[in-house]
Amino acid sequence: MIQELKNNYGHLFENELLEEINTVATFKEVSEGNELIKPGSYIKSMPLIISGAIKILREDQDGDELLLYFLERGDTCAMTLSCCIGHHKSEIKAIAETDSKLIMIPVGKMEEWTAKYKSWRNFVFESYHKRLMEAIETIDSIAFLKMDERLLRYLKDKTKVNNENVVNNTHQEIAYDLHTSRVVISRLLKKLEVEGKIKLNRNSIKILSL
Amino acid sequence: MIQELKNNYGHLFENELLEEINTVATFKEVSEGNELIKPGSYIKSMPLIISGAIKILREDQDGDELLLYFLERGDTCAMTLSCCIGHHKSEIKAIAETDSKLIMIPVGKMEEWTAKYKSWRNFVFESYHKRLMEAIETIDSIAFLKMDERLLRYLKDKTKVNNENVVNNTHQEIAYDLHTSRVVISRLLKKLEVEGKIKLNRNSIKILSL
DNA sequence: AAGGCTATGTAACTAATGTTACTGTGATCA
DNA sequence: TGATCACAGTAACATTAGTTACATAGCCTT
Repeated sequence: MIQELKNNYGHLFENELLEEINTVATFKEVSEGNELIKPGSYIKSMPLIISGAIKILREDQDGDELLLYFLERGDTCAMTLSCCIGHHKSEIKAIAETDSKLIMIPVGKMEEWTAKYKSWRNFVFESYHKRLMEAIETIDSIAFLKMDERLLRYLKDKTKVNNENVVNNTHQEIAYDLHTSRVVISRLLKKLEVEGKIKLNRNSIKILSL
Repeated sequence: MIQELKNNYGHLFENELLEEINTVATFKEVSEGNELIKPGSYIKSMPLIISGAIKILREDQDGDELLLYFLERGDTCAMTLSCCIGHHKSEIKAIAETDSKLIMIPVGKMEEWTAKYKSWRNFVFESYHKRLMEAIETIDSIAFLKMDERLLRYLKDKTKVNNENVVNNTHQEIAYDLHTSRVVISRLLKKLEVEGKIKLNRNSIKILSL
């Protein structure tokens, strides 16, 4: 594990901290579609993402969903951070977007490291900053954009996160992420196809130019 | 200033830290409507709110606005925190909602205190958590609620923040905060009046029951 | 190859929100 | 006191998004 750690977090953390992480953390692999965090659950360890991508969703009381953002290599989950520290329940849902490798750090160590390592503090603060900014970008996109623009942005994010120019999702799945209906998504995707920006297939969307 | 500090933050910080704050911080009073933070500006000090309320807005490139949340007594601005620490530009706009009293802490001290005082670390983390949750509540309300429900929630927030059951705003001002048009707000407010929940007057709205 | 299942396409309609344009009304001030 | 101005009321219409309903197409299983 230490090698994975050094490759992905070596530029952030000093050796001493890397060693400590190596001692107490556990390695975890998850497959696409696995639910990592349920809303309302308590969280006992914090993930550092080594590879893959994690989708973070908000769910309302009716079970309606909305995609908040993706976590990628080098990221951690700010919600988990604050849940751990403040002993709050999780307010979000996390699902593996692709097969992913994670390093899980037990809650107890975090407080200790925050006092001890400047690099850890910076990492934690930077993570919070990034998540807050992502949340605000999500707000921007819901508040200021129309559904067709949101869909475009969604497709762009997907290709970036999955690192390929094909989005392997059904229209229904996209509709859940954007909190709208399947018919609306089909309609808008068809429009994008007519404009020559994408090519529609069953269960997948090929991105031509966005 | 030390007395104000003790009254409002005494339960959070140990005496030594309160003394330090007292030494380096400056006291600031702002009047309703004052702009505290412009989007795109750099920030050199962090506010602790003693009294009053600060309105935090997001602005898009066209100058369209959206209310994110209010800061009140005991709060600090998480955006400012992360701007200070990460030396990012401000991504938000802050306006005094009411006449307010603030204690301004120079950026330099924050990093130092984070290493030195557990209570300060907890305060900073808790602030981040609260802001992230507020951002997510804003997302909930834009994504899952219709305009009439958002308006109701807005009126409730206003009465809470201003601590009175009259909202002293024009329909246009409310429309800006919710990022919609004046006509839409007038329409919905009229509906609420017909339902007996509010009483409309020029420049003010009396809340009867929400 | 037939049947069944899931995904997609599309029309027709409803609902919500946004826009334009005009009217009325209360406050202020020369 | 009457001219002006900002605010609010409202009708009529446009646009966007959500809903219902049904047709068709691709894929898998037997």
